[in-house]
Amino acid sequence: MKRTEFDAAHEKLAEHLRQNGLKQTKQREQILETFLKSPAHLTSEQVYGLVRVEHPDVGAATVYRTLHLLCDAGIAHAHQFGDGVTMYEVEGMHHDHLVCTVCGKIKEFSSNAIEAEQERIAKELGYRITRHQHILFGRCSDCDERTDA
Amino acid sequence: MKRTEFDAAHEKLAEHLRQNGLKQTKQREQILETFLKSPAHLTSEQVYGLVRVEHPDVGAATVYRTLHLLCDAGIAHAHQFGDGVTMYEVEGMHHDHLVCTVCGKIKEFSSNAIEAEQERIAKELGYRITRHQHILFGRCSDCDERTDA
DNA sequence: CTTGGTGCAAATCGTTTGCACCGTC
DNA sequence: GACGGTGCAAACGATTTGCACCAAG
Repeated sequence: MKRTEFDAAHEKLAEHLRQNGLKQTKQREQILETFLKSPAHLTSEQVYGLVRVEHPDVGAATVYRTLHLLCDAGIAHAHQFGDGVTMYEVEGMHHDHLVCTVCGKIKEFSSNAIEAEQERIAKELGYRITRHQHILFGRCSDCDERTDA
Repeated sequence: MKRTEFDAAHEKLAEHLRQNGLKQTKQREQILETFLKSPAHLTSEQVYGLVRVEHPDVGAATVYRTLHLLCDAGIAHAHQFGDGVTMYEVEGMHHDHLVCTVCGKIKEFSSNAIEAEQERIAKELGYRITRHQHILFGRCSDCDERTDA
């Protein structure tokens, strides 16, 4: 992620805070910073772990609270991959996920055909879609070779 | 659900128990019975609630354990609708879900076009899909009218 | 100096597990 | 009888919350 994108996110956060009468704090900056420079998909706990490396005084509660805040601000996006853990990723262009059930590796995909079909279905059933969750579980090629199945 | 389907499920359970050296107990029969005659989508807690109406002595742990068992036996199917709760439904032909974010109503849909596209994508990315989860969240027509948005 | 933010520890919530007893096989 | 099953209560893990103190506006 390039410098300009870091700045854009910081500005987005500042804007959100301003508009909602919230305060700018060093913890929020630190958590955002750590979040932005980390791998694509992280659990709350992983974010907490990474944050405490550089800022050992930040509490877990603050990380959880800030992650919610980042979602509200449209900077982060939360996912539930079905194992009771919440994962976060930087909000960017929309995509869905393919999860390897063996090694946990996550790939992203997006398909206009699927999006269109979803809309068609929702319309037919009288729903107005606000978001969706589409996850494909399977074995990635590496794990598929490695295992006798 | 017709009588023959009840019987089929009971037989399927008996078969699974037999094949795995497990035992047939009245609790398992009771939970299966309650599960089969209930609405399409239930949380574990709801199943527990319904079971205890007729059989107040059954413990929560047994319900949770039996629900897992029913999944193993291919009678039930578990879903995580993203709010940290597990929902169960009777295993039948495959379909995905549309969830109303206001009233929680759930509708089912299925689309060959989407299934085909999923396969295409997985192949392209080198994954072998074993299952998937596709949930559309939105407002159903009733809730959409009722709310100013 | 007011109001929101923070860290901590305790509380929650859905679910799982350890254990002593009970019912199937 | 042996071994899996059950209920209960305690244990769990991820997340949330109450509270006294701190800091941004």
